[in-house]
Parts: sequence; C-alpha cells; structure tokens
Amino acid sequence: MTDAVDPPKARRPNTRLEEVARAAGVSKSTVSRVINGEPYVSSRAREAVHLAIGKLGYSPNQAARTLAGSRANCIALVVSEQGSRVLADPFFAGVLRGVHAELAGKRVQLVLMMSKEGDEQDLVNYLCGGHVDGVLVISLHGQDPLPRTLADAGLPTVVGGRPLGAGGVPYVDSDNFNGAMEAARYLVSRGRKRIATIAGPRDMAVGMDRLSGWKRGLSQARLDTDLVAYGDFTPESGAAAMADLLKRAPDLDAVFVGADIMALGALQTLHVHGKRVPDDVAVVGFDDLMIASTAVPPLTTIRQDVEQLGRTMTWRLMAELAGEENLPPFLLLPTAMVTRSSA
Amino acid sequence: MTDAVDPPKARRPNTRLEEVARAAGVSKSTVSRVINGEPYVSSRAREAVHLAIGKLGYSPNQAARTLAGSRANCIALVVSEQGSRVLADPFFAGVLRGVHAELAGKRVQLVLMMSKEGDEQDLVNYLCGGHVDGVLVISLHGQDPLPRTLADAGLPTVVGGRPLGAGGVPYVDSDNFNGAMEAARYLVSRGRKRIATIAGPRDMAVGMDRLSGWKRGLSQARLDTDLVAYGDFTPESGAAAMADLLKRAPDLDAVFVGADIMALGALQTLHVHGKRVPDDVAVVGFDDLMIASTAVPPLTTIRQDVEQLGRTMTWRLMAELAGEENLPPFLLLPTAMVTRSSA
DNA sequence: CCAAAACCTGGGAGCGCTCCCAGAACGTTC
DNA sequence: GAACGTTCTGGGAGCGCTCCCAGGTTTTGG
Repeated sequence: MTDAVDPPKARRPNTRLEEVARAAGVSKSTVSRVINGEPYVSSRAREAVHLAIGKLGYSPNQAARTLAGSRANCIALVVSEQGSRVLADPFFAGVLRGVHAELAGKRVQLVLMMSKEGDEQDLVNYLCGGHVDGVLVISLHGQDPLPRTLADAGLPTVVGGRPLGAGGVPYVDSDNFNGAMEAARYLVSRGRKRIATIAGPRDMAVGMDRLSGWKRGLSQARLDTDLVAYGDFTPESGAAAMADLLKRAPDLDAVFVGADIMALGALQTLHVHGKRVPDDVAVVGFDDLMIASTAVPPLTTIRQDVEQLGRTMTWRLMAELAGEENLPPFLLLPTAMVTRSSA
Repeated sequence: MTDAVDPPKARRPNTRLEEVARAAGVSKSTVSRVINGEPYVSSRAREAVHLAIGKLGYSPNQAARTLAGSRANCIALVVSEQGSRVLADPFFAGVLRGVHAELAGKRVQLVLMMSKEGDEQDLVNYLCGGHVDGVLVISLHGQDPLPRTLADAGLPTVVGGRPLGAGGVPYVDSDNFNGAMEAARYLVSRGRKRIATIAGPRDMAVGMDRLSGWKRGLSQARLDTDLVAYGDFTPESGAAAMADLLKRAPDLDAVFVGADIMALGALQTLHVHGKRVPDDVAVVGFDDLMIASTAVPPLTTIRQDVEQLGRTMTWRLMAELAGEENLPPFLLLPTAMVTRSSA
C-alpha cells in the first residue's frame, strides 16, 4: 500500500490480527468476531480463522484490546496492609488459591497489588484508571478506607473478610460468629466449666466476630465470659495470652483460641506450665491450618474454607462484572468443627 | 478540529493526557516527557504539569502506554505446577513477598499466572505476546520445559530454584548443598554416629541438592550414607519416612530432614516410638519455617531466606530488562544454621 | 557578532485492536 | 419479481499513549 521508505521497525514480536485475517482470507473484523465468539460469522469463515490462528500461533495483544475495547479482562487482588507480612499468611495463600481456581478457564488475568505505605493514592489512581475491571480486596485490619474509596469510584469491588469500616461494600466472609459459638458449645458439652478465650486484635472483624460467637455460646450455657485475653495472630502472642489467662484463672479447664496459629503458642505455654491437653485444659482452635493436625496434641479446631472464600469472592465479582443484578450484598461461608485430640 | 456530528461516546472514565496538557498549557509531548522523567523539560513546564496532574487526578492509561511504547511495565510470576497446591506453600508465599518488596517503588506491576493442565501453550502464547516484559518462573518439579521455552522465545526469564531441565536459563536458588552439608557436619560435631536423612522427591533439584550436601558432610567424616528415606514435602511423608528409617536402623541417633514440614511428621513418629529428641535422636530440619520454632521441641534447622530469593530473582530480571550485561547466569543464596533444641 | 551546540517544544504518525456503519448475499413473503 | 428481513462481511475511525522529527530558543565559543 504505502510506498514510503521502509521505516526501521525493529520489533515485530508477534503475529498481528491482520496477518491472521490475510492467512484466513477474511477481514480483520471477521477475525475479531471469531476471537470474541460473536454471532454472525459463517462456519466456513470461523474454521478458516481458527486454522490460521493455530498455524500462526497468534495471541491477541491484550493492551490493544483493552485500549480499543472498554474492559481489561483483568482483575486486581489488592492486599491492603503494610504488606509483606500478610503474604506469609496461610489465609492469604488460601484466598489466592481460590481466586485462581475460580478464574481458571476464564480469560481473565490476575494482578496482585499491595498498598504500600502512603502510596494509597497511587493505588487508587491506578485501579480507577480503567486498568482493571474489578477489584478483590483483602483488608485484614481495621477501618481501612480503601474498599469504600474504590466502590465510590464506581469500580466493582468485593472485600474478603468483613470490613469494619466499609459499610455497603459487598463482602464475603467465613461465618466466624457461628463457628466460634459452635466451639464454645462443644466445650460446654464436654463438661468444661471454666472456659477462656484468646481473641484476635480488637481492630479486626475476624477477631471480634469470633469473640462474640464464643461469648454467645457461653452465655447461652450461663457460663462466665470474663476470661478473655487478646493476641495478634502470632504464636508468641498466643503463648503470652495463655500465660496471662493461667495467672488470672489457674483453674481454667478449656480455652477457645481464635486462631490455630495462636493456639500453637498456647499449647507451648500449657506444656511449660505442666498442664495436660486435653485432660487438664481442652483447647479448640480456629482455621484448621495444616499445622493444626501436626500439633502436639493434634488440635481440635473450627475449619474455615479459605479457598472457598477466594472462590466466592471471585464469583461474586465476576457475576457483577457480567451485569448480574440483585446479587447478595454479602455472603457468609459455613464453618465446620474438626475434632482431634486437644479437646 | 472535526466538524462531524457528535459521536455518542458513552464512556469517559478518566482524565486523558491531552486534558492535562491543556490544563498545564503545554503540549501532549511535554506532559509525556514529564511523566516519563525525561530530560529536556524546563522546570516551569515540569511544575505546571505536575500541578495539573495533581489537580485532575490523572493516571496514565497503562494499556495505551504498553501499546504505544514497547514495554508493558509488567512482569509475570509464573507458578509452573498443577497449581493450586503450590500456593499453599510457604516457599511460594516467601518468594512472592520478596518479589513484591523488590518491586516496591518501581512502576512495575506483577501478574500472577499458573500453568493449568495442558494449557501450557496458551500460557506461552500469552507471555510471549508482549504483554509482559519478563517472567519469573517458580518451577518446583522435574524437567519442566517452560523456562527453556520462554527463554528460547526471547523473553527474559529467571527461574527460582535450580531447574533440572532448563540448562542455560538464569536461576536463583538457595545454597541447598552447603546448607545440608553444614547440617550434617553439625550433627557429626555433636558426636552423632548413625545419621539418617529424609530427602525430598528425586525429581526436585532442591531435594537432590540437600541430599548431596548431607552425603558430602557425612562422607567427609567417614560415616555411612546409607540411611536415606524419601518424602514429598508433607508432614505425613516425613512421618512415614521416619518410621521406615527407625525400622531399618533402630540405633540411629540423628536425622537430617530436608524440609521442616517433613520434620514435623518425623518428630511425631519419634514421639510415638518413645524416642526423646534430642537425647535419643537429634533432628535438624531445613527452611526455618515459622512452625520450626513452635514445634515440640523447637527445631534446629537450616534457614533459607526465601524472601531474599524472591528479591534476588526480581533484581536479576529487572537488571536484565534494564539492559545490564554480563549478569551472573545463576546466583546462590547463603543459608544459615539456626540452633534450637532438637539437635 | 555569528556559528555551532545545547536545550526545549509541538505536531503527528502509528501501536493492534474493537466497534460502528454501510453494504452484500441470502432467504421469505406478498 | 419487488420489498423486506436476516445473516454475513469489510472498511475505517478511533482508544490514549509514545516516539520521531522538525523547528524554535537559548547558551556557548571562537
């Protein structure tokens, strides 16, 4: 077509749509239609295009599609946290696994982002810049304004774990309240009378919900709910909290620990104090991490299906992106008691 | 310019470069230069642009940049594996953390991908389609052809963990050999005579390297290296392997377990068999997972800095992308012995 | 004081795709 | 056979940016 002097186009990394069109003997438009699975393409053309694509090893340029179309075929998983610490969390890993599983087969990419110290504005700008179609937020701590901000900006957003501050933003969470209540009731049913709890931080919904469930379970049985200690989801904090409880109530005969990871520390402290588990003190954890079954003794715990959480978040987001209406504003996933030897 | 009838452009999600230019009273080119930190921009223009950007809340459209420029400002982290299982691995989490830490501040996004069953061709197409500038591959198992394929396609690639089959592709790994040798020597130095090992699977370099190191450590002390059992990096397999070893050599007085996660199982088995740790049998693990310190007894182990691995991989890739030459083809990260009570 | 070099600036051609529009080919009905 | 749908197809205008080029404005040096 052009008779200009040849431009020094160095890069020619890939087949372009046009080459496929030429190879298939159709127009760009038709190739585009085939790729996007649109109707109104003759089966002859469709086959020719598929053949050409296969032969040329064509893969559409995502950037161009995003630019020309209006969606990015890409969602972000945002970990709203000081960051690095969270990635070590099995919770995060499980969610990630679920997100990936749910995305399998869909032509949607996952971009992982973390809000770095103060860079929040950058993050929001980026996310709202049309680079992603929707956002999954894992916001473990406190009154994080991020979900609210994103939702207000009109970006479809789903939060994992009940957000404390973001009223109205759709979220998915495990049913921490009922799980914890079940744990408490179980301990009651085993004849325990002096039941303590080690709860998570007060600024995390997951900690508070489990604490509430425990309280409800005990108060239904007319038992005291005064034996509460707090940890921060580390084994060390669990150990310290256990020591504190033991000092306050040497006669306690059970403890519900709001996270397996803290239960590990609690077990250590009990061991050090010469308390036999479960004979002297029954221990129930929460989460059912892998380490729960390998703990000494193996930990009775409330299992939450974190992978399912990731899957459900993703499903919810994709459904919204697909334009489904009247979707549930929030979803609670059931938990299940796993009885091992610690209680 | 155009006097056409107004087109029904529904979407106008964001500020565009041109609006910034108008607001700042300069041309698109100048704005672009400011954004990309190019020289040859007067400070007056630069300030005006920054002001306009701030006022308008402008954030450049990534898709357009990628399309127009030649780089995507985006790298992929590929987990080459049947997938879901790996995400639960603390190794993966650590690497991810490191990658993120290294990327902080750089304007580079991270896309997470997994090679799903058979979809490998799709993956390769996508990655080679210019959608990412480079690839980080975590390939845990066997003779995975993926790194080779990517590298051959001219895509800058760095592998995490020594790949068995991908000769020539740059990789970063912990110094498993020397770490394991140190473990063996330590046991020898503590007077242990009958030292066994539980190794990882034969098709994983990490398992073999640690096994080799253990062998070398023992043979230097003229000790037998026949007490080898294999596991698959699960606590259960560690327990089974330990039982096997105990049957084969009831007199063994030490075991080097090629992964903390397997050591957990081994500890359980030893406990069941009435063996005291470390009095009867000394146990040394590898990895220094968080669970190592909370094990009963706390596990002496070889620490590998997985986060550093992720960081180093990323650094290596970014250096290559930046055009640095004569980069080291592979990098080995030192390990460190962590002495606790199990040995 | 003028030429060369160094700075700064704007214009405009794409990047590879989608999506709109106009029109061709093929029925179907009166 | 004219008039109308319905199915299919190609052309071409952008999407928002980068990067090249040409030209203007300063500084420098002889």
